[in-house]
Amino acid sequence: MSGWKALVTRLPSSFFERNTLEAARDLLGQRLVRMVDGHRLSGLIVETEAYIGESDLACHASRGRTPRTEVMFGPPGRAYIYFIYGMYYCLNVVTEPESFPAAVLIRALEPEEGREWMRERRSGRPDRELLSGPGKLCAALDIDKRLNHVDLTQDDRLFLEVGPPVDAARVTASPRIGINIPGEASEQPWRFYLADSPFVSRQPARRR
DNA sequence: TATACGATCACCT
DNA sequence: GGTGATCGTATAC
Repeated sequence: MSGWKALVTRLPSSFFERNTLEAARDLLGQRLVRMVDGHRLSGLIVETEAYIGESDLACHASRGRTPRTEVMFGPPGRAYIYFIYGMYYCLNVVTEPESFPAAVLIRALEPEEGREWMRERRSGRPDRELLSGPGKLCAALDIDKRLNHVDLTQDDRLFLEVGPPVDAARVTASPRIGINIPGEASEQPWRFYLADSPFVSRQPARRR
């Protein structure tokens, strides 16, 4: 019995083969691990966003099946990594059963292992800013197109582990960041984050 | 082929 | 609060 806690479990494909909103919410608190030169770089997920199907105009798959979006139509648990604004990558995890195109964007992590290595890649920025944004975390963890399509339930370079339980009271929803499309896509509360975390990409709006 | 733009970020006022 | 950097992708010609 003693020692069972030391067993580290990966998130299985059943975690991703379900409703994207549930997966996005439940990814909070889980651990993303990147192996680089035998070193573990990791962080706890504190912010996610759901992109759900061809009818979601903010989802890249709303434009149909293309070379870029093809991975979203495939099996769940794979990485969908895209290049944006000419200089950043963003990491998503594919969700829902195969042929339903959806994914969860990993927007921010609380740094754990490998902080010194991350600081080097992030120009010595403070820990709070190492992984506090989708482009930042890919830069800090050396995540780019090479890892597109990777099976996060099997791969040894990039994967997800079960993290410490998260108190449901900490979980907050809001509209997705950076979506400026007329209509409901801009308003759906499909961003999930830990409101009390200093490591999210944007702090909650000031109360007044 | 040509062009407009984006699920961002860092730095500016 | 605002804006430039920089290029793959989608779409229009």
